Amino acid sequence: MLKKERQEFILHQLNLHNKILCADLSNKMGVSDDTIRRDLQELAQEDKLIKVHGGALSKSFHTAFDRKMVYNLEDKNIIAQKTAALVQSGMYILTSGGTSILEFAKSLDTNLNATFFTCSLNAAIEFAHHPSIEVVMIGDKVSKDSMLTTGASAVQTIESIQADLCILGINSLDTQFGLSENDWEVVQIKKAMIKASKKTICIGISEKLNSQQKIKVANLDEIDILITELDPNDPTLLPFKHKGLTIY
Amino acid sequence: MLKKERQEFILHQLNLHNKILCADLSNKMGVSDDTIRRDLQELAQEDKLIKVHGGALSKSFHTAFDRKMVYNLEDKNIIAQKTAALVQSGMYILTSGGTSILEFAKSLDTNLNATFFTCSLNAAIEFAHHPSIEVVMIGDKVSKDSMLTTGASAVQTIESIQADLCILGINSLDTQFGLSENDWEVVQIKKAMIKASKKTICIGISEKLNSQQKIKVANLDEIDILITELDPNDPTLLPFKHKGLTIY
DNA sequence: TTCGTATTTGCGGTTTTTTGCCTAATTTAA
DNA sequence: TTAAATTAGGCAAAAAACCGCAAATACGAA
Repeated sequence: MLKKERQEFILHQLNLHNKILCADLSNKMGVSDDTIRRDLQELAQEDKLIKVHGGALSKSFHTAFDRKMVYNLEDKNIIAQKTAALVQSGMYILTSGGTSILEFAKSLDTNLNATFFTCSLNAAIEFAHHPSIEVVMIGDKVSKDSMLTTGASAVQTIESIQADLCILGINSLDTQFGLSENDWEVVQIKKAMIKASKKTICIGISEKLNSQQKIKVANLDEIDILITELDPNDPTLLPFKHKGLTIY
Repeated sequence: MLKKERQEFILHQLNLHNKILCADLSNKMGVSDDTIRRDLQELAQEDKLIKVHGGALSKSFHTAFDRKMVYNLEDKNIIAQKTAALVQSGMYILTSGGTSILEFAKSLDTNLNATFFTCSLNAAIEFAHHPSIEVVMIGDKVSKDSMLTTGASAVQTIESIQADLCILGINSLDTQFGLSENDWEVVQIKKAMIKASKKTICIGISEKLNSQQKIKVANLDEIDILITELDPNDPTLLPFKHKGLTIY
Protein backbone atom coordinates (compact mmCIF):
# COMPACT_ATOMS: atom_id res chain seq x y z
CA MET A 1 0.00 0.00 0.00
CA LEU A 2 1.38 3.36 -1.04
CA LYS A 3 1.89 6.22 1.30
CA LYS A 4 -0.52 8.48 -0.54
CA GLU A 5 -3.07 5.73 -0.68
CA ARG A 6 -2.71 5.14 3.02
CA GLN A 7 -3.23 8.78 3.85
CA GLU A 8 -6.34 8.95 1.71
CA PHE A 9 -7.65 5.94 3.59
CA ILE A 10 -6.88 7.58 6.91
CA LEU A 11 -8.80 10.73 5.96
CA HIS A 12 -11.68 8.63 4.76
CA GLN A 13 -11.83 6.75 8.04
CA LEU A 14 -11.65 10.02 9.86
CA ASN A 15 -14.64 11.44 8.01
CA LEU A 16 -16.51 8.30 8.78
CA HIS A 17 -15.73 7.97 12.47
CA ASN A 18 -14.54 11.41 13.54
CA LYS A 19 -11.71 9.78 15.45
CA ILE A 20 -9.09 7.13 14.83
CA LEU A 21 -6.55 5.31 16.94
CA CYS A 22 -2.98 4.76 15.86
CA ALA A 23 -3.11 1.15 16.96
CA ASP A 24 -6.30 0.43 15.01
CA LEU A 25 -4.90 1.85 11.83
CA SER A 26 -1.60 0.03 11.98
CA ASN A 27 -3.49 -3.17 12.58
CA LYS A 28 -5.98 -2.60 9.82
CA MET A 29 -3.36 -1.64 7.26
CA GLY A 30 -0.57 -3.94 8.27
CA VAL A 31 2.07 -1.28 8.79
CA SER A 32 3.96 -0.28 11.86
CA ASP A 33 2.80 2.25 14.43
CA ASP A 34 5.63 4.55 13.47
CA THR A 35 4.50 4.75 9.90
CA ILE A 36 0.98 5.66 10.92
CA ARG A 37 2.30 8.21 13.35
CA ARG A 38 4.38 9.80 10.64
CA ASP A 39 1.37 9.88 8.33
CA LEU A 40 -0.76 11.54 10.96
CA GLN A 41 1.99 14.03 11.66
CA GLU A 42 2.15 15.01 7.99
CA LEU A 43 -1.59 15.28 7.65
CA ALA A 44 -1.72 17.40 10.77
CA GLN A 45 0.88 19.74 9.28
CA GLU A 46 -1.26 20.04 6.17
CA ASP A 47 -4.14 20.94 8.47
CA LYS A 48 -6.19 17.96 7.38
CA LEU A 49 -6.73 16.59 10.85
CA ILE A 50 -5.90 17.15 14.48
CA LYS A 51 -3.26 14.93 15.95
CA VAL A 52 -3.72 13.88 19.56
CA HIS A 53 -2.00 11.46 21.84
CA GLY A 54 -3.00 8.00 20.69
CA GLY A 55 -4.58 8.89 17.39
CA ALA A 56 -6.27 11.75 15.59
CA LEU A 57 -9.55 13.65 15.49
CA SER A 58 -11.43 15.05 12.53
CA LYS A 59 -11.19 18.81 12.19
CA SER A 60 -14.93 19.43 12.13
CA PHE A 61 -15.31 17.45 15.30
CA HIS A 62 -12.90 19.57 17.21
CA THR A 63 -13.95 22.98 16.00
CA ALA A 64 -17.55 22.07 16.65
CA PHE A 65 -17.77 23.39 20.18
CA ASP A 66 -14.62 25.31 20.65
CA ARG A 67 -14.58 28.35 18.46
CA LYS A 68 -17.76 28.06 16.49
CA MET A 69 -19.96 30.00 18.85
CA VAL A 70 -17.90 33.14 18.85
CA TYR A 71 -15.97 33.36 15.70
CA ASN A 72 -18.53 32.08 13.26
CA LEU A 73 -21.21 34.45 14.39
CA GLU A 74 -20.59 36.92 11.62
CA ASP A 75 -20.72 34.19 9.03
CA LYS A 76 -23.93 32.92 10.51
CA ASN A 77 -25.36 36.37 10.26
CA ILE A 78 -24.59 36.60 6.57
CA ILE A 79 -26.27 33.25 6.08
CA ALA A 80 -29.25 34.36 8.11
CA GLN A 81 -29.71 37.50 6.03
CA LYS A 82 -29.55 35.62 2.74
CA THR A 83 -31.99 33.03 3.98
CA ALA A 84 -34.43 35.54 5.39
CA ALA A 85 -34.60 37.16 1.94
CA LEU A 86 -36.09 33.98 0.53
CA VAL A 87 -38.99 33.85 2.94
CA GLN A 88 -42.21 35.48 1.85
CA SER A 89 -45.38 36.30 3.71
CA GLY A 90 -47.97 33.58 3.76
CA MET A 91 -45.48 30.76 3.48
CA TYR A 92 -45.61 27.53 5.49
CA ILE A 93 -42.08 26.60 6.48
CA LEU A 94 -40.54 23.56 8.13
CA THR A 95 -37.25 24.05 9.96
CA SER A 96 -34.77 21.98 11.92
CA GLY A 97 -32.60 23.32 14.75
CA GLY A 98 -29.00 24.40 15.09
CA THR A 99 -27.22 27.68 15.53
CA SER A 100 -27.60 28.75 11.91
CA ILE A 101 -31.35 28.36 12.15
CA LEU A 102 -31.41 30.35 15.38
CA GLU A 103 -29.54 33.21 13.75
CA PHE A 104 -31.95 33.03 10.85
CA ALA A 105 -34.88 33.23 13.24
CA LYS A 106 -33.43 36.32 14.86
CA SER A 107 -32.94 38.17 11.60
CA LEU A 108 -36.43 37.71 10.25
CA ASP A 109 -38.41 40.81 9.43
CA THR A 110 -40.66 41.80 12.34
CA ASN A 111 -43.75 42.09 10.22
CA LEU A 112 -43.28 38.89 8.30
CA ASN A 113 -46.44 36.88 8.25
CA ALA A 114 -45.48 33.23 7.94
CA THR A 115 -46.11 29.94 9.70
CA PHE A 116 -43.14 27.98 11.00
CA PHE A 117 -43.22 24.31 11.97
CA THR A 118 -40.23 23.09 13.92
CA CYS A 119 -38.90 20.22 16.03
CA SER A 120 -36.35 22.42 17.75
CA LEU A 121 -37.25 23.78 21.16
CA ASN A 122 -34.83 26.66 20.87
CA ALA A 123 -35.91 27.57 17.38
CA ALA A 124 -39.56 27.55 18.44
CA ILE A 125 -38.80 30.00 21.22
CA GLU A 126 -36.86 32.23 18.86
CA PHE A 127 -39.58 32.23 16.22
CA ALA A 128 -42.22 32.90 18.85
CA HIS A 129 -40.55 36.18 19.73
CA HIS A 130 -41.81 37.60 16.45
CA PRO A 131 -45.22 39.21 16.82
CA SER A 132 -46.68 38.20 13.49
CA ILE A 133 -45.21 34.74 13.02
CA GLU A 134 -47.22 31.63 13.78
CA VAL A 135 -45.20 28.86 15.37
CA VAL A 136 -46.18 25.23 15.56
CA MET A 137 -44.07 23.02 17.76
CA ILE A 138 -43.95 19.45 16.54
CA GLY A 139 -44.21 17.23 19.58
CA ASP A 140 -42.45 14.01 20.58
CA LYS A 141 -39.69 12.73 22.79
CA VAL A 142 -36.95 15.31 23.28
CA SER A 143 -33.51 14.21 22.11
CA LYS A 144 -31.08 15.70 24.60
CA ASP A 145 -28.03 16.11 22.42
CA SER A 146 -29.81 18.10 19.78
CA MET A 147 -32.73 19.53 21.73
CA LEU A 148 -35.01 18.32 18.97
CA THR A 149 -38.19 16.33 19.26
CA THR A 150 -37.73 13.03 17.46
CA GLY A 151 -39.70 9.87 16.98
CA ALA A 152 -42.52 8.26 15.07
CA SER A 153 -45.13 10.71 16.24
CA ALA A 154 -43.10 13.70 15.10
CA VAL A 155 -42.48 12.09 11.72
CA GLN A 156 -46.18 11.38 11.40
CA THR A 157 -47.02 14.98 12.20
CA ILE A 158 -44.57 16.23 9.62
CA GLU A 159 -46.05 13.89 7.03
CA SER A 160 -49.41 15.58 7.50
CA ILE A 161 -47.98 18.96 6.51
CA GLN A 162 -47.65 20.40 3.02
CA ALA A 163 -45.01 23.10 3.39
CA ASP A 164 -43.68 25.57 0.87
CA LEU A 165 -40.18 25.54 2.24
CA CYS A 166 -37.94 23.32 4.30
CA ILE A 167 -34.92 25.03 5.86
CA LEU A 168 -32.30 22.71 7.27
CA GLY A 169 -29.09 23.44 9.12
CA ILE A 170 -26.22 21.45 7.64
CA ASN A 171 -24.06 19.10 9.61
CA SER A 172 -22.27 17.66 6.62
CA LEU A 173 -22.81 18.17 2.93
CA ASP A 174 -20.81 16.37 0.30
CA THR A 175 -21.08 16.30 -3.48
CA GLN A 176 -21.01 12.53 -3.48
CA PHE A 177 -22.63 11.42 -0.24
CA GLY A 178 -25.12 14.28 -0.06
CA LEU A 179 -26.55 15.52 3.23
CA SER A 180 -25.59 13.40 6.23
CA GLU A 181 -25.97 13.30 10.01
CA ASN A 182 -24.75 11.23 12.91
CA ASP A 183 -28.00 10.78 14.82
CA TRP A 184 -30.45 8.23 13.47
CA GLU A 185 -33.52 9.85 14.98
CA VAL A 186 -32.65 13.28 13.67
CA VAL A 187 -32.13 11.81 10.22
CA GLN A 188 -35.67 10.45 10.21
CA ILE A 189 -37.02 13.88 11.08
CA LYS A 190 -35.05 15.67 8.39
CA LYS A 191 -36.00 13.10 5.79
CA ALA A 192 -39.66 13.60 6.60
CA MET A 193 -39.26 17.37 6.46
CA ILE A 194 -37.70 17.29 3.02
CA LYS A 195 -40.44 15.02 1.76
CA ALA A 196 -43.17 17.26 3.14
CA SER A 197 -41.90 20.41 1.42
CA LYS A 198 -41.98 21.74 -2.09
CA LYS A 199 -38.50 23.20 -1.81
CA THR A 200 -35.56 22.39 0.44
CA ILE A 201 -32.93 24.92 1.50
CA CYS A 202 -29.73 23.90 3.25
CA ILE A 203 -27.92 26.53 5.25
CA GLY A 204 -24.61 26.41 7.09
CA ILE A 205 -21.06 27.68 7.15
CA SER A 206 -18.76 26.43 4.40
CA GLU A 207 -16.70 24.44 6.91
CA LYS A 208 -19.46 21.88 6.87
CA LEU A 209 -19.12 21.32 3.15
CA ASN A 210 -17.22 18.37 1.72
CA SER A 211 -17.52 16.32 4.86
CA GLN A 212 -19.51 13.22 5.59
CA GLN A 213 -21.20 11.76 8.60
CA LYS A 214 -22.43 8.29 9.22
CA ILE A 215 -26.03 8.37 8.09
CA LYS A 216 -27.38 9.81 4.88
CA VAL A 217 -30.30 12.22 5.04
CA ALA A 218 -30.76 13.02 1.38
CA ASN A 219 -29.07 12.98 -1.99
CA LEU A 220 -28.03 16.28 -3.49
CA ASP A 221 -30.84 16.16 -6.04
CA GLU A 222 -33.40 16.33 -3.24
CA ILE A 223 -31.99 19.70 -2.17
CA ASP A 224 -32.81 22.84 -4.13
CA ILE A 225 -30.89 25.68 -2.59
CA LEU A 226 -27.60 25.97 -0.72
CA ILE A 227 -26.73 28.99 1.39
CA THR A 228 -23.32 29.58 2.95
CA GLU A 229 -21.41 32.64 4.09
CA LEU A 230 -19.39 32.56 0.85
CA ASP A 231 -20.01 34.50 -2.33
CA PRO A 232 -22.19 32.42 -4.68
CA ASN A 233 -19.33 32.38 -7.19
CA ASP A 234 -16.75 31.07 -4.76
CA PRO A 235 -14.91 28.08 -6.29
CA THR A 236 -15.68 25.97 -3.22
CA LEU A 237 -19.32 26.03 -4.23
CA LEU A 238 -18.79 25.18 -7.90
CA PRO A 239 -19.11 21.40 -7.50
CA PHE A 240 -22.47 21.92 -5.83
CA LYS A 241 -23.61 24.29 -8.54
CA HIS A 242 -22.66 21.70 -11.14
CA LYS A 243 -24.80 19.18 -9.30
CA GLY A 244 -27.80 21.41 -9.89
CA LEU A 245 -28.10 23.31 -6.63
CA THR A 246 -29.01 26.98 -6.61
CA ILE A 247 -26.44 28.92 -4.62
CA TYR A 248 -27.08 32.12 -2.66
CA MET B 1 -11.69 7.08 24.47
CA LEU B 2 -9.04 9.63 23.64
CA LYS B 3 -8.11 12.32 26.10
CA LYS B 4 -9.01 15.14 23.76
CA GLU B 5 -12.24 13.44 22.89
CA ARG B 6 -13.07 13.15 26.53
CA GLN B 7 -12.43 16.82 27.10
CA GLU B 8 -14.62 17.78 24.15
CA PHE B 9 -17.32 15.59 25.61
CA ILE B 10 -17.00 17.29 28.96
CA LEU B 11 -17.37 20.72 27.37
CA HIS B 12 -20.34 19.49 25.42
CA GLN B 13 -22.02 18.18 28.55
CA LEU B 14 -21.26 21.46 30.21
CA ASN B 15 -22.94 23.43 27.46
CA LEU B 16 -25.91 21.17 27.82
CA HIS B 17 -26.28 21.04 31.57
CA ASN B 18 -24.42 24.12 32.81
CA LYS B 19 -22.97 22.05 35.61
CA ILE B 20 -21.40 18.63 35.88
CA LEU B 21 -20.20 16.37 38.65
CA CYS B 22 -16.89 14.57 38.65
CA ALA B 23 -18.54 11.36 39.76
CA ASP B 24 -21.18 11.47 37.02
CA LEU B 25 -18.59 11.99 34.34
CA SER B 26 -16.26 9.26 35.50
CA ASN B 27 -19.21 6.89 35.60
CA LYS B 28 -20.48 7.85 32.21
CA MET B 29 -17.12 7.56 30.51
CA GLY B 30 -15.66 4.65 32.40
CA VAL B 31 -12.52 6.36 33.64
CA SER B 32 -11.36 7.12 37.15
CA ASP B 33 -12.26 10.21 39.12
CA ASP B 34 -8.64 11.27 39.03
CA THR B 35 -8.59 11.38 35.27
CA ILE B 36 -11.71 13.50 35.15
CA ARG B 37 -10.34 15.79 37.78
CA ARG B 38 -7.16 16.26 35.80
CA ASP B 39 -9.21 16.97 32.68
CA LEU B 40 -11.28 19.57 34.48
CA GLN B 41 -8.13 21.12 35.85
CA GLU B 42 -6.62 21.44 32.40
CA LEU B 43 -9.80 22.85 30.91
CA ALA B 44 -10.05 25.30 33.77
CA GLN B 45 -6.49 26.46 33.09
CA GLU B 46 -7.46 27.00 29.46
CA ASP B 47 -10.36 29.07 30.72
CA LYS B 48 -12.93 26.77 29.17
CA LEU B 49 -14.86 26.15 32.35
CA ILE B 50 -15.00 26.98 36.04
CA LYS B 51 -13.75 24.29 38.35
CA VAL B 52 -15.62 23.87 41.60
CA HIS B 53 -15.50 21.37 44.40
CA GLY B 54 -17.04 18.18 43.10
CA GLY B 55 -17.34 19.15 39.45
CA ALA B 56 -17.40 22.15 37.15
CA LEU B 57 -19.64 24.97 35.96
CA SER B 58 -20.11 26.38 32.50
CA LYS B 59 -18.55 29.80 32.07
CA SER B 60 -21.62 31.31 30.48
CA PHE B 61 -23.72 30.12 33.35
CA HIS B 62 -22.47 32.76 35.73
CA THR B 63 -21.99 35.65 33.38
CA ALA B 64 -24.81 35.42 30.88
CA PHE B 65 -27.62 33.97 32.87
CA ASP B 66 -28.58 36.04 35.84
CA ARG B 67 -30.75 33.88 37.97
CA LYS B 68 -31.57 36.70 40.32
CA MET B 69 -33.80 38.18 37.67
CA VAL B 70 -36.35 35.55 38.43
CA TYR B 71 -38.99 37.02 40.63
CA ASN B 72 -39.06 35.69 44.17
CA LEU B 73 -36.39 33.15 43.49
CA GLU B 74 -35.86 32.16 47.11
CA ASP B 75 -39.51 31.34 47.63
CA LYS B 76 -39.65 29.48 44.37
CA ASN B 77 -36.67 27.45 45.45
CA ILE B 78 -38.40 26.37 48.61
CA ILE B 79 -41.39 25.35 46.55
CA ALA B 80 -39.18 23.54 44.10
CA GLN B 81 -37.50 21.53 46.83
CA LYS B 82 -40.79 20.49 48.38
CA THR B 83 -42.20 19.50 45.02
CA ALA B 84 -39.11 17.59 43.97
CA ALA B 85 -39.44 15.48 47.10
CA LEU B 86 -42.78 14.17 45.87
CA VAL B 87 -41.44 12.85 42.60
CA GLN B 88 -40.32 9.26 42.50
CA SER B 89 -38.41 7.27 39.94
CA GLY B 90 -40.51 5.63 37.27
CA MET B 91 -43.30 8.20 37.42
CA TYR B 92 -45.05 9.68 34.41
CA ILE B 93 -45.63 13.35 35.04
CA LEU B 94 -47.54 16.06 33.21
CA THR B 95 -46.46 19.64 33.82
CA SER B 96 -47.42 23.11 32.70
CA GLY B 97 -45.01 26.01 32.41
CA GLY B 98 -44.17 29.06 34.50
CA THR B 99 -41.26 30.13 36.65
CA SER B 100 -42.18 27.86 39.55
CA ILE B 101 -42.10 24.85 37.29
CA LEU B 102 -38.75 25.94 35.88
CA GLU B 103 -37.24 26.17 39.34
CA PHE B 104 -38.70 22.80 40.13
CA ALA B 105 -37.09 21.35 37.04
CA LYS B 106 -33.72 22.75 38.06
CA SER B 107 -33.83 21.26 41.53
CA LEU B 108 -34.66 17.73 40.50
CA ASP B 109 -32.22 15.04 41.49
CA THR B 110 -29.71 14.40 38.71
CA ASN B 111 -30.26 10.67 38.76
CA LEU B 112 -34.05 10.77 38.91
CA ASN B 113 -35.52 8.42 36.40
CA ALA B 114 -38.91 9.80 35.40
CA THR B 115 -40.81 10.78 32.27
CA PHE B 116 -42.08 14.32 31.92
CA PHE B 117 -44.73 15.46 29.45
CA THR B 118 -45.02 19.18 28.99
CA CYS B 119 -46.50 21.88 26.78
CA SER B 120 -43.96 24.43 27.90
CA LEU B 121 -40.96 25.01 25.65
CA ASN B 122 -38.85 26.36 28.47
CA ALA B 123 -39.77 23.59 30.85
CA ALA B 124 -38.93 20.98 28.22
CA ILE B 125 -35.47 22.48 27.79
CA GLU B 126 -34.93 22.57 31.53
CA PHE B 127 -36.07 18.98 32.04
CA ALA B 128 -33.92 17.84 29.15
CA HIS B 129 -30.84 19.07 30.97
CA HIS B 130 -31.14 16.11 33.30
CA PRO B 131 -29.28 13.07 32.03
CA SER B 132 -31.72 10.43 33.15
CA ILE B 133 -35.04 12.15 32.60
CA GLU B 134 -37.17 11.42 29.56
CA VAL B 135 -38.89 14.47 28.15
CA VAL B 136 -41.83 14.44 25.81
CA MET B 137 -42.78 17.74 24.26
CA ILE B 138 -46.47 17.96 23.48
CA GLY B 139 -46.78 19.64 20.12
CA ASP B 140 -49.18 22.25 18.75
CA LYS B 141 -49.38 25.93 17.97
CA VAL B 142 -47.14 27.98 20.26
CA SER B 143 -48.97 30.55 22.32
CA LYS B 144 -46.65 33.54 22.51
CA ASP B 145 -47.74 34.99 25.82
CA SER B 146 -47.15 31.82 27.74
CA MET B 147 -44.67 29.97 25.51
CA LEU B 148 -46.95 26.97 25.76
CA THR B 149 -48.25 24.80 22.98
CA THR B 150 -52.02 24.98 22.92
CA GLY B 151 -54.82 23.71 20.75
CA ALA B 152 -56.94 20.72 19.91
CA SER B 153 -54.03 18.55 18.90
CA ALA B 154 -52.24 19.15 22.19
CA VAL B 155 -55.40 18.40 24.16
CA GLN B 156 -55.86 15.23 22.18
CA THR B 157 -52.28 14.16 22.88
CA ILE B 158 -52.75 14.77 26.58
CA GLU B 159 -55.95 12.73 26.57
CA SER B 160 -53.96 9.77 25.31
CA ILE B 161 -51.69 9.83 28.38
CA GLN B 162 -52.26 8.17 31.75
CA ALA B 163 -49.96 10.07 34.11
CA ASP B 164 -49.21 9.51 37.77
CA LEU B 165 -48.85 13.16 38.56
CA CYS B 166 -49.89 16.51 37.18
CA ILE B 167 -47.89 19.48 38.41
CA LEU B 168 -49.38 22.87 37.61
CA GLY B 169 -48.09 26.35 38.28
CA ILE B 170 -50.77 28.48 39.87
CA ASN B 171 -51.98 31.73 38.42
CA SER B 172 -54.89 32.09 40.79
CA LEU B 173 -56.27 29.77 43.41
CA ASP B 174 -59.33 30.58 45.46
CA THR B 175 -61.25 28.56 48.04
CA GLN B 176 -64.52 29.32 46.30
CA PHE B 177 -63.73 29.66 42.60
CA GLY B 178 -60.93 27.10 42.57
CA LEU B 179 -58.10 27.23 40.03
CA SER B 180 -58.49 29.87 37.35
CA GLU B 181 -56.66 31.40 34.37
CA ASN B 182 -57.07 34.21 31.89
CA ASP B 183 -56.19 32.43 28.68
CA TRP B 184 -58.86 30.20 27.16
CA GLU B 185 -56.42 27.97 25.30
CA VAL B 186 -54.21 27.42 28.33
CA VAL B 187 -57.28 26.53 30.37
CA GLN B 188 -58.14 23.77 27.93
CA ILE B 189 -54.64 22.34 28.27
CA LYS B 190 -54.64 22.41 32.05
CA LYS B 191 -58.09 20.84 32.22
CA ALA B 192 -56.92 18.01 30.01
CA MET B 193 -53.79 17.55 32.11
CA ILE B 194 -55.74 17.25 35.33
CA LYS B 195 -58.10 14.76 33.76
CA ALA B 196 -55.25 12.64 32.46
CA SER B 197 -53.51 12.30 35.83
CA LYS B 198 -54.15 10.29 38.97
CA LYS B 199 -53.04 13.13 41.22
CA THR B 200 -52.83 16.88 40.73
CA ILE B 201 -50.34 19.12 42.49
CA CYS B 202 -50.61 22.91 42.39
CA ILE B 203 -47.47 24.89 43.12
CA GLY B 204 -46.94 28.63 43.42
CA ILE B 205 -46.09 31.45 45.80
CA SER B 206 -48.74 32.35 48.34
CA GLU B 207 -49.37 35.71 46.64
CA LYS B 208 -51.37 33.83 44.05
CA LEU B 209 -53.77 32.44 46.63
CA ASN B 210 -57.19 33.93 47.20
CA SER B 211 -57.39 35.57 43.82
CA GLN B 212 -59.53 34.84 40.82
CA GLN B 213 -59.13 35.08 37.09
CA LYS B 214 -61.74 34.97 34.42
CA ILE B 215 -61.87 31.35 33.39
CA LYS B 216 -62.12 28.38 35.71
CA VAL B 217 -59.70 25.51 35.22
CA ALA B 218 -60.82 23.22 38.04
CA ASN B 219 -62.69 23.08 41.29
CA LEU B 220 -60.70 22.60 44.46
CA ASP B 221 -61.86 19.01 44.83
CA GLU B 222 -60.07 18.13 41.60
CA ILE B 223 -56.77 19.18 43.16
CA ASP B 224 -54.99 16.93 45.62
CA ILE B 225 -51.91 18.76 46.85
CA LEU B 226 -51.00 22.42 47.30
CA ILE B 227 -47.40 23.56 47.65
CA THR B 228 -46.39 27.12 48.55
CA GLU B 229 -43.32 28.69 50.13
CA LEU B 230 -45.19 28.89 53.48
CA ASP B 231 -45.04 26.48 56.36
CA PRO B 232 -47.83 23.89 55.96
CA ASN B 233 -49.36 25.14 59.21
CA ASP B 234 -49.48 28.78 58.17
CA PRO B 235 -52.97 30.19 58.79
CA THR B 236 -53.19 31.42 55.19
CA LEU B 237 -53.36 27.82 54.10
CA LEU B 238 -55.98 26.68 56.62
CA PRO B 239 -59.01 27.32 54.37
CA PHE B 240 -57.46 25.14 51.69
CA LYS B 241 -56.67 22.41 54.18
CA HIS B 242 -60.31 22.48 55.29
CA LYS B 243 -61.38 22.01 51.70
CA GLY B 244 -59.51 18.72 51.65
CA LEU B 245 -56.20 19.68 50.05
CA THR B 246 -52.98 18.19 51.31
CA ILE B 247 -50.51 20.97 52.11
CA TYR B 248 -46.71 20.73 51.87
C1' DT C 1 15.97 -3.25 -18.21
C1' DT C 2 19.44 -1.71 -14.66
C1' DC C 3 21.55 1.34 -11.73
C1' DG C 4 21.94 5.14 -8.38
C1' DT C 5 19.62 8.25 -5.54
C1' DA C 6 16.07 9.75 -2.63
C1' DT C 7 12.40 8.44 -0.02
C1' DT C 8 10.03 5.46 2.91
C1' DT C 9 9.65 1.99 6.34
C1' DG C 10 10.57 -0.94 10.39
C1' DC C 11 13.11 -1.74 14.57
C1' DG C 12 15.39 -1.22 19.13
C1' DG C 13 16.05 1.72 22.85
C1' DT C 14 14.80 5.87 25.33
C1' DT C 15 11.76 9.48 26.80
C1' DT C 16 7.31 11.37 27.57
C1' DT C 17 2.43 11.06 28.49
C1' DT C 18 -1.40 9.10 30.46
C1' DT C 19 -3.77 6.72 33.80
C1' DG C 20 -5.10 4.42 38.08
C1' DC C 21 -4.14 3.75 42.83
C1' DC C 22 -2.57 5.16 47.28
C1' DT C 23 -2.42 8.23 51.34
C1' DA C 24 -2.71 12.63 53.55
C1' DA C 25 -4.92 16.94 53.62
C1' DT C 26 -8.84 19.74 52.69
C1' DT C 27 -13.56 20.92 51.98
C1' DT C 28 -18.44 20.19 52.52
C1' DA C 29 -22.66 18.97 54.71
C1' DA C 30 -25.25 17.40 58.61
C1' DT D 1 -18.08 19.07 65.70
C1' DT D 2 -17.95 14.87 63.18
C1' DA D 3 -18.36 12.05 59.15
C1' DA D 4 -18.27 11.74 54.36
C1' DA D 5 -16.77 13.30 50.11
C1' DT D 6 -13.34 15.64 47.35
C1' DT D 7 -8.75 16.99 46.23
C1' DA D 8 -3.57 17.08 45.96
C1' DG D 9 0.68 14.89 45.34
C1' DG D 10 3.59 10.94 44.75
C1' DC D 11 4.32 6.62 42.45
C1' DA D 12 4.34 2.91 39.11
C1' DA D 13 2.73 0.48 35.02
C1' DA D 14 1.32 0.75 30.43
C1' DA D 15 0.90 3.04 26.24
C1' DA D 16 2.48 6.20 22.95
C1' DA D 17 5.87 9.24 20.97
C1' DC D 18 10.53 10.19 19.73
C1' DC D 19 15.16 9.31 17.83
C1' DG D 20 18.61 7.45 14.94
C1' DC D 21 19.86 3.93 11.88
C1' DA D 22 19.76 0.38 8.55
C1' DA D 23 17.07 -2.14 5.28
C1' DA D 24 13.63 -1.93 1.78
C1' DT D 25 11.31 0.37 -1.75
C1' DA D 26 10.09 3.70 -5.42
C1' DC D 27 11.49 6.50 -9.12
C1' DG D 28 13.97 8.67 -12.79
C1' DA D 29 17.77 8.42 -16.04
C1' DA D 30 20.94 5.89 -18.75
